[in-house]
Amino acid sequence: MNTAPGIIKGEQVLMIAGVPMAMDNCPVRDVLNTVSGKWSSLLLLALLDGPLRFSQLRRTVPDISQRMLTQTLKDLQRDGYITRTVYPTQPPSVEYALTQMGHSFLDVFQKLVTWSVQTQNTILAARTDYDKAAE
Amino acid sequence: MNTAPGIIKGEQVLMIAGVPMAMDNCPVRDVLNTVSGKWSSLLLLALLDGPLRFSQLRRTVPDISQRMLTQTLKDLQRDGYITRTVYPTQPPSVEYALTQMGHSFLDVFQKLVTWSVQTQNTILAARTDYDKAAE
DNA sequence: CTGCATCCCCGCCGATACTG
DNA sequence: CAGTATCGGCGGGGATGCAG
Repeated sequence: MNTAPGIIKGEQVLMIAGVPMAMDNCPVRDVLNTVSGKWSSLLLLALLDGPLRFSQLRRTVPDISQRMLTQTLKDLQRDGYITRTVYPTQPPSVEYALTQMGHSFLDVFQKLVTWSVQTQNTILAARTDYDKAAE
Repeated sequence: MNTAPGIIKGEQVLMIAGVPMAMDNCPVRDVLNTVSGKWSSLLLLALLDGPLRFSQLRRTVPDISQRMLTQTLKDLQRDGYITRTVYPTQPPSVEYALTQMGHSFLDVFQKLVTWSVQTQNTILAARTDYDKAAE
């Protein structure tokens, strides 16, 4: 029985507000884990206008380190957000591109971006209010 | 000039695909920082059906520790997602509730939840494919 | 050009004990 | 009931150097 609104306990799954939220097998946690990293969303947005090569991505996101660029791209590829194509040139060139899934993710993600931009001032105000109230 | 699609460099702001993405003053990074924590989204969803008290939240999200419940609620309050109301009963009771901003966030967030649920199988398949290809 | 390997720091988070 | 304080592990991410 429910001791609080929206919860189902005593089963394998933890549901909150109709959403599966158990630590394992929680779709949105899975997405957030890979996408909320420091660089993931930037790289996906950078690919919105078309495929880019490794060095082009480096220039597009200037502050990323080589290490994190490699690793983040690998994570995004592993989960199906992007593809990785090697061209056997000399020296080799590697092209990264959004998959259809990557595009559909950005459709949703950009709604969050828009909300964030519109709400930024509200958040900043709340934050300074809170800090001021705490002296 | 743009050395790659969607970037504007040499200014104070880094824009990618029309979105401000500098490390400082990036709205969506700000939102992701507070919301992508292990417990934030669960607590916000738990409050969707109405205000809850501290102990009720604890029961709704069984695995959360006292420490993280306190801290996460504080972070969410600081940024304006929720309110905290103390009732001078004996012993004291404290009620947490979504703000209007919290509700509007959940409207957007639930789109991401829906996408995640619909895409879960695609992601899992991509992941096993990738791991299998890597032997 | 496109990576991989190593070292290291720091912040998130869990466990536990204590307070008004 | 609703917190606070302290300790410690673990993992994300930066810096640097090496390799195909």
